[in-house]
Amino acid sequence: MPELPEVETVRRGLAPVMEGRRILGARNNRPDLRFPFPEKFAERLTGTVIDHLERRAKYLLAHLSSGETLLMHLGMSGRFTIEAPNEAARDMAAFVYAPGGNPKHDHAVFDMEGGARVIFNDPRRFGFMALFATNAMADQSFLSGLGPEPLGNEFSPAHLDAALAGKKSPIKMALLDQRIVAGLGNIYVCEALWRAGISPRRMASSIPGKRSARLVPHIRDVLSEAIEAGGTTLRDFAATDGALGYFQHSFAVYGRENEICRADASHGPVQRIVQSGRSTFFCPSCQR
DNA sequence: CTTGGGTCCTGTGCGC
DNA sequence: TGCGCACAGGACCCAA
Repeated sequence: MPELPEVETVRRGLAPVMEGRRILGARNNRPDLRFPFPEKFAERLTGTVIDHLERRAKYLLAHLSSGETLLMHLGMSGRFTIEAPNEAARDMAAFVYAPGGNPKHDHAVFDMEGGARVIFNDPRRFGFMALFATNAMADQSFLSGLGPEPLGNEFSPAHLDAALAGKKSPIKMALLDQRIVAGLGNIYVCEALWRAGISPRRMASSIPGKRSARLVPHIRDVLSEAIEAGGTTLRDFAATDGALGYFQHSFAVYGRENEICRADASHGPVQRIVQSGRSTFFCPSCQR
């Protein structure tokens, strides 16, 4: 699920039941996800207060009163669900993703002060968690190499120009590189390139200048709109209580192979190609 | 140094 | 209905 807008949607959903609240109990139900769970996971989390729940790129960062920070990544299939014991907690949970994953993939559980139970479910186990001293956050390899937040001030055409200079890889791959800009994934790269009228195959070094001036605002827009829509939900179905994101209905190209271009029905259909083993969708007429 | 491919893992949907 | 294969929102690791 998770690119920046989905992770941000999850953060907003979790914040009301986690932020400012004590973790009354925590446990992991298996020793590892993509990486082993942190040593003494339960002991280090139980009893501490989540002072602040932050998002950086596709990471969630829970800053704890213990002086540690819990870093969480959803991988490809990770999701959080909230089990709420009462009406008030259910209301707070209204934003959260896709309840009802197979319980055998419930890998971590947090029982929160206030009564909510937060469950991390991840069938593919590409997700992971890490726990480290907050004041050593800058040393974390997960975070230290990340490029700027695409919705922050640091992400500008000038930044993109510098980051893409001399890059021989296709712009599609460069935008997926979290060191260049942090938070884009396969969907939003495809959508942003379509909006900007740039071919995903174009060499990254040909973007600086007018094209990056066009691309930057489109990246911001598509991400902002997706956050506004509650992110994208694919293949995940749940009670239609408004909890699921609906940005997928706004896709211009992603998953639309052979369908007509939304910009101009007279264009050839949307094409799917494979770049570095991943699907790219684009309109060859719009995108040059 | 950059770049591309393989890899981790389970689930789903499709064609036969 | 069953079976096998392709594919899935990420990103690390390593060879070239």
